[in-house]
Amino acid sequence: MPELPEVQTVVNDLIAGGLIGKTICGADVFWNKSIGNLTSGEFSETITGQIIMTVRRRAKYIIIDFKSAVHLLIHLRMSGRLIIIPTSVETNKHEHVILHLNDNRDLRFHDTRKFGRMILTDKPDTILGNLGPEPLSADFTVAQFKTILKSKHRQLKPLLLDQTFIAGLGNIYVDEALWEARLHPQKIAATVSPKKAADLYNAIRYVLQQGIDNQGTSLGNGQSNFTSAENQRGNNAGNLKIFRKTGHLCPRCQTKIERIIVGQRSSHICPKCQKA
DNA sequence: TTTGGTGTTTCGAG
DNA sequence: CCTCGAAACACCAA
Repeated sequence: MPELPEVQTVVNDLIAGGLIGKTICGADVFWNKSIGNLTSGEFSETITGQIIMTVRRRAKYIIIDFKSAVHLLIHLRMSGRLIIIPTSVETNKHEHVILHLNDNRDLRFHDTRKFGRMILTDKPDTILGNLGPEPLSADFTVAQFKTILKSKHRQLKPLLLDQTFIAGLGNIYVDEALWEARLHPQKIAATVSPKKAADLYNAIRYVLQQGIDNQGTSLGNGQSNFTSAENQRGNNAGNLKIFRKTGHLCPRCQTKIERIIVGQRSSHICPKCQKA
């Protein structure tokens, strides 16, 4: 669920919530798989006493850098949430890891589907090193995008979802970007013209930035729905043109939107704007 | 009540 | 190198 804009929103909230400079004064682990290969004892022992220096995002990872050589990498996967909340508030059954801060508040990892991970490591590059470029960074250029696109004989949809090709995109923003650029999800990357490659580059940056500007996309009301660290829903759902709009009319040409499966993922297209 | 689908990633087989 | 299917897990809508 959380893609680049949602993860960035969480990071922004954590910083606004005053996490920088706080000390972790204890940890409780209620679901061991949430912390990777460490035991709860190792995790608690290592993280207790750590002072938070920076909070940042890389791809869909939230990274908490401590003043020591230790880093906490957090991946929310499908349903993870991070919330800052007073320690006095009763815990919820979906809160699998709780970090106690030195101001009577907790940073709690809430994850209904338990796919998310908090990885404590002094070698973050073993996880972050294989990720593709950040689509919104200044050094990710349209020329670079054209070059890497040309080298891939893969369908656009699974390629754009591949975090080693480009970082941060998920099902929602890929569908939106492909619609913006009028490209079919099954088109082979290497066959995209330079002009259309530039359109796709601009579309990716546009939909992601719009998502960030609106604090992310929240759909529906379920347990897995996105909420920020301030427990707020995102405001970007109203900007979606195609995602989960099956049967609605394309805002550009009024053709009925269709849902197809590409690379085992549901994809939403306008059959007129996005020719195979 | 049961089934199928869900916004992510990783793994192994072919 | 690429593609596919399955698995990790809980919930929700039909």
